[in-house]
Amino acid sequence: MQLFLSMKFHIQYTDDGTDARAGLLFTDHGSIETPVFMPVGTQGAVKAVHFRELRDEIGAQIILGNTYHLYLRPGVEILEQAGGFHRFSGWDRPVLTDSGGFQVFSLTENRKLREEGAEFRSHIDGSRHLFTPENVMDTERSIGADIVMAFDECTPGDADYEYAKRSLSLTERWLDRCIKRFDDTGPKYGYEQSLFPIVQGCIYPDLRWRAAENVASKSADGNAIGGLAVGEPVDKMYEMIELVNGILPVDKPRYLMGVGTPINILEAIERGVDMFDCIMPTRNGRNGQLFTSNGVINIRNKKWENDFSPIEDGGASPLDEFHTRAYLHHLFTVNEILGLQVASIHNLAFYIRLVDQARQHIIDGDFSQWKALSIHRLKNRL
RNA sequence: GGGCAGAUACCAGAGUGGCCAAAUGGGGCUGACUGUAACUCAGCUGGCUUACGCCUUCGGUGGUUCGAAUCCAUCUCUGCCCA
Repeated sequence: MQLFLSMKFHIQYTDDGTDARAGLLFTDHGSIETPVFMPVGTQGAVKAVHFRELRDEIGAQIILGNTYHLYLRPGVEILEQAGGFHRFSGWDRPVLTDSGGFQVFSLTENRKLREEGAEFRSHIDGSRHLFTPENVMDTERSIGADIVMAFDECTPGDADYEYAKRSLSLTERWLDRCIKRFDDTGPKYGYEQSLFPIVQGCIYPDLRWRAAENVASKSADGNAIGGLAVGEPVDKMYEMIELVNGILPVDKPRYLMGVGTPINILEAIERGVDMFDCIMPTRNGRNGQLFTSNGVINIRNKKWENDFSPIEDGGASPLDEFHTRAYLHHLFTVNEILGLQVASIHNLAFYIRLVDQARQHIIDGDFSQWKALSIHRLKNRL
């Protein structure tokens, strides 16, 4: 079973000493420079950040949506009436939808897995819903993302071998059903969509190997690595990325799902990953953690109350110079919504610039040196 | 001047003889957060660097009792009501 090709990916530069590369990914909603960080907009919104800021100030090239959440609300019917997610939301750049595979993992108390699919109890009203590879593909067609993810089981990082093996087999059977349904249907809104399969296999090399081989055989427009940063040791994660990327096609974009910390991302870029998403910049931002090139800041800490320096000197966001740390500390102390906005914008801008800098240094040919220096700084706690 | 109610940790507020260093909120301090059920969650919040240990606390003072935040006396202060 193979996918019909639609999306193009050009590798522009490769790093000499490492597997890092800079590329260009083309979609009908515009091209994407890789490596790329994709802000997460689970329910059709990147929490606390307006699309205008996201596009014009932060420079996001593509955002995520989530099939499970959008299926529950607003629901497929509304999305179709609107003419798809882009029109519904007003976000006119590329979109990627996660399939709900992560919810199979995170809503573990509210779901039952079986061959046919995953039965969920809605976290909103407790109602029962069955997600199958087929209906998830249909829903992703209705949402209309440029890139849609296969429906998988995101295996927990501490799963034992037998569980991981069974889980992987299920994901593989589901993948074939996803591909069939995706190929049997077409886009609903006149632009192309690409389906990315996902490599699972937990931290077991032979399973990851097998999974990567299987995924590679599908000749998809791009391939994803899932089931990492879900409780396994970080060294295992890097090991798995290396192993899997050694098998996935070189000339297709590689997407490491849900990762991660700034350091995780640099390590993964070095190992040949092109695409990232993570809720960290937004969620941690809302919880008062700021990422800066010189380490993390907990802006709620008392020590910032009279620090009138900018949020980050030469920071990625225009807000960094506009507001002081003391002011942002104050906003968090008095629980003003603006604090969540400023922190989220700062963190997203930081992430996106970090990945963009990585791209630039790959192009300039000094990625490794820059990476080593950056990681050294990122480890600080301010 | 008289009557009634009250005074508990940073604030509010439980507790009315031992299980009380004292519930619960709030506030404060610190930490966590990785394909978002998250403006959430966890710990600490009298002192002794740690403690199932010791010390000092429940307006002040003095009593009763083996034992008092809790009972008695008295003083101070606060609120409400009557003159």
